[in-house]
Amino acid sequence: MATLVIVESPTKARTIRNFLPSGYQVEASMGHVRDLPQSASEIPEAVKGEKWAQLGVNVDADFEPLYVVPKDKKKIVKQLQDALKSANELILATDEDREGESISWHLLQLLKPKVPIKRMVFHEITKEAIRDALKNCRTIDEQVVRAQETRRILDRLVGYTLSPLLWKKISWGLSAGRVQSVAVRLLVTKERLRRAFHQGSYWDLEAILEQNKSPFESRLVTVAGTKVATGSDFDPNTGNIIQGRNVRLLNETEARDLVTRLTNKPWTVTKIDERPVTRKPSPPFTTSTLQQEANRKLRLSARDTMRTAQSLYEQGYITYMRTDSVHLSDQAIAAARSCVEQMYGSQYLSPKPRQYTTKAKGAQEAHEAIRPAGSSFRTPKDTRLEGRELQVYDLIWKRTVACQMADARQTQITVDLQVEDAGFRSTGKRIDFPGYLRAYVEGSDDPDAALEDQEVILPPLKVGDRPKCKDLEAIGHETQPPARYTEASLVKTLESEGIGRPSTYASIISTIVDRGYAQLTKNALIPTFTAFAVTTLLEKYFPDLVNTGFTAKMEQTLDEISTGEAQWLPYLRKFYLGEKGLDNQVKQRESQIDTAEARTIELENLEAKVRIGKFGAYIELNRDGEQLTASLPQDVTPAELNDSQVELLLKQKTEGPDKLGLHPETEEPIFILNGTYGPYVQLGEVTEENKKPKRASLPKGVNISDVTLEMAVGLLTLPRKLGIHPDTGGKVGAGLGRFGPYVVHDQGKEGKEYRSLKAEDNVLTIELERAVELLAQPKKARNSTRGSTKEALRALGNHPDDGEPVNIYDGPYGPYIKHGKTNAGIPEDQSVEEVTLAIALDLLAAKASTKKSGGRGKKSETTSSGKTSKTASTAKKTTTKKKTSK
DNA sequence: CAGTGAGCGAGCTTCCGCTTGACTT
Repeated sequence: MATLVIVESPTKARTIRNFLPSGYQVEASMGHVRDLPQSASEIPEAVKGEKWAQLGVNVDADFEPLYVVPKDKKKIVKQLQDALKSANELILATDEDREGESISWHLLQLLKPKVPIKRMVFHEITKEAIRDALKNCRTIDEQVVRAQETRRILDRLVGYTLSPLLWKKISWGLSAGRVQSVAVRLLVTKERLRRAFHQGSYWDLEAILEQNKSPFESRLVTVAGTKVATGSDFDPNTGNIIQGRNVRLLNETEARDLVTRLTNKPWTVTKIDERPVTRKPSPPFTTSTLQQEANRKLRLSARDTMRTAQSLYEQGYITYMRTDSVHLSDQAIAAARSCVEQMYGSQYLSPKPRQYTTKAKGAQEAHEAIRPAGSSFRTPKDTRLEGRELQVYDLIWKRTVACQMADARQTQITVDLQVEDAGFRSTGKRIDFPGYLRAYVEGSDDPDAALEDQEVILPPLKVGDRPKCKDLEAIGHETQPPARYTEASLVKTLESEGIGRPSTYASIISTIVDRGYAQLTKNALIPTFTAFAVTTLLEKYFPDLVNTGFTAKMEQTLDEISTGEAQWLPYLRKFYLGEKGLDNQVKQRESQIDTAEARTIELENLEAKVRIGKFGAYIELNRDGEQLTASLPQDVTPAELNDSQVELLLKQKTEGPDKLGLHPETEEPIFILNGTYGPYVQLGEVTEENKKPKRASLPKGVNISDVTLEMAVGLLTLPRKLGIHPDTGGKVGAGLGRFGPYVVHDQGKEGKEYRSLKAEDNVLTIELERAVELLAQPKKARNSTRGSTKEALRALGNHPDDGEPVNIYDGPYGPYIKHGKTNAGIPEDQSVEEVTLAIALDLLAAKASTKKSGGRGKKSETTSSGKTSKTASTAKKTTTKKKTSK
C-alpha cells in the first residue's frame, strides 16, 4: 500500500517523485477534471429539457452548477481511480491558487476516497521544500473553492447570455465574455483614435557640428526665445497645435530660410548640464513579461513563446512557465549570483541580493518566476539547445542573471548652443558603469526608445566653445497616429488591469482572431468591422461588463469570498437575478435593440454605411434613391476606410471590372477585379464557352492602383517554365502560391520540391540559375504540431477542403498519412513515393467514414450523438471559413 | 475558388481556467 499524491502537471509529477520517500506514488490530474458542459453534446439527457440546461447552471436553484467530466479527461479520472485503489492515503498537491484548490476539491468529489486525505502545498520544487510541505499538510479551503466556483459561474453567465444576443442581433457564431470583450474593446478604442487622428506636419533644423575634429549632432529648439513646435505640441484630433501652446510652428519655407540665414554664422556653447542616472534591472520573467519580450525581441507570438517555454520546462531547463510571480527562491538567487561572479566578476554583483515583489493586480503567485531550473544555472552555451528554444532560454537566463547584477550608472549630458537668435540642443549619454546592462537590455514597444540604452558620444565641451558647423539641414516631420496594439502590448495592458491569467493570455489572442474580431498583420492586431459592431452594442447596453475595471471588482469580491467576508450566493443573485440582473437586462435589450441598427457601423467622415452581413462586412450607400452595396476586402481596415475607397469599390461593382488594357499577343482584354480572396487579374470575360477565364491573384502588398498592364500580363503567365535542371534534367518553374512566390523542381516520379522566393527575388523575372540556387538550399523547417519534432517523410500538399497540409509520417506500424487529426495507413502494396495527394485524399476519406460509423460503446446513444456532433463540426468549419475569408 | 446581404425554421453556435492528449495493425 502506498500514498497517492496528485499534482497538476506530469512534468511536476516526475520531478517530485525523486524528492519523496519510497512508497509514494505521484500522478497528474492534467489540470481541471470536471467542468460545466462545454457544448450541447455534453449535457446529460436527464437535464436536456430544463430551461437552464444550455447554461449548465441551475439559476433557479441557488445557481447549482452541473458538472461533467469532459471527454478528454475520462481516461485520466479512470487512471486516478485505479491508482487510488491501491493507496492507503491520498495527498492532494495541486497548485496553491484558486484554481488549484478547486481541482483538489473536484478530485475529492469524483474519487470519493475512503482513505485519509491531506492537502499539501509547495512553491518550490526542491527536496527541502517538499519534505517541509509534507510535514505541514492542511485541509481543503472550502471558501477558496467557493470563490473559484463563483468565478466559473459568473463567466458562464456572462458568456452564455451575451453571446446568443449577438447571434440574434449581429451575426451567427459570435461570442462575448468578461475577458475577450474587453480585449476587443481595447483594440476598437485604439482604432477609433486612429480614425479620428489628423496628421500634423512641422519642420526643424539639424546641424552636424565639430569640436576638435569630433562630429556631433544638434537640433533646433528655439527661435528668438520661443520654443519650436514638435510632435507633442499637436492635437491628434485636429492636426493643429494645441490651443494655448506658446510655440513657433515652422513650415518648409521658414525652415529653409532659417538655414540660409544661419549658414556661416558663429556657434557658441552656452550651457552644459550633466546629470547622473542610475537604472535598476527589470524583475525576472512572469508569463506576461516573457511573452512581451519574446514578441519584441524574437518576434514570437504569445502562443509560440508558450510552446517553446513548455518544451524547455519539460526538458528540465526552466521552472514552470505559467506564473504571475516575480519571486525567486533563495537557491535561485544564489545560483544567479554565482553566475554573475563567474562570468562578469564580483564588481558586477548587486551589493545585496535583490528580491522583487509582484505588483500585478490580482496576482495569485502559486509558482516562482520563470528562471533557469536547478541550483546552478546552465549557461545557454552549455545547453544542447538550438533555434527558438536556445533563443528563449537565452532570454530567460540573461534576465534572471541580470536581476542580481549591480545598477547601471549613466550620465545624461545636455548641451545648449546659440547661433544668432536660434537655440540648438545636443544630448549625449555616457555609460559610467554598465552594471546589469552587460547582460540584459529590455526591449521596448516603441522602436525609438530601444536606442535609449546606447551610449551617445559627445566630444568634451565647455561653455564658450565655438564648434564648427559642418552641415545644416531643414527636416520635415509628420505626426504619427497612435500605434495599434501588438500581442506584446495587449498582453501588457490586460495583465496590468488584472484581466486574464497566465494560462490564458495566448488563447485570448487566438480567440479574438478566430472569432473574426481581429486580424494579425505585421505584428499589429487590427480589429475588424464586426469588432466595431459588437463593441458598439456592448458599450451601449452593457457598459459595466466591457469596462476594464469589471474584472478588478470581481476579483475583489472573490477575495472577500475566499476570506469569508462576502457571501457567494448574494453576489451571484445580485449579478444575474432581479430587475437589474443580467438575465432581465438581456431580455429587455433583446426587444429594444434594432437588428439593422446593430449591424450598421457609422463612421465619422464617411458617407457610406458599413454593415455586417452574412458573408462579412459590406458598404451600403444610397444614391439617387438606389441602394448600392459592395463587399469590403479583407485588407481594408476600419481606421483607413474613406470615401474614395468606397467610391472605387462601388464603381467596380456597377461598371463591371476595370479594364487594364489588351493583352499584347492575344488582344484579349485584361480586367482587374476584387474578389473574396483579394484583388486579382483576369484574362478575357466570363462567357458561355469560357466559363473559367485565366486568373491570377496579386502578390501580397501590391495595391490595385499599382498594377500595370505589363505586370498583369506577367502574372497571367504564371506558373512560368524556367528550364531544365542542370543536374537532374527535371523541370524548373516559378509561380505564385498560397504562401507567396515560389520556385519548383519537378522530377516527375521523384516528386516536386518547392522553395519560397526571397524578398529580393521577383517571380516574374527570376531565371533558372537563381532558381537552382534556391532549390539547393535546405528546406525551411516549418514548426509543425507541438512536440512532434518528427519530420514528415513527404509533404503532399494541402487538403482542398481546409488548406491544411497532408503529410506522410513514419510510425511504429509503418508510414501513414496525416491530415489534421486524421491518420490513415498506406496499403502494403503501395510505396510512400507512389502516394499522390489524390490517393491520400481517398485514403483519408475512407478512414474518416469508418471512424464515423465505427463508434464504440452503447449503440443507439453513441451513434446519434456522434452524428450530431459530426454535422455540427462540419457546419462550424464552413462558417469559420467564410468568416475568415469575408 | 473569385457571388451574395431576406427566408419554412430543427437544433446549434458561446464563456474562462487548469493541463497535455496524438485511436495507423
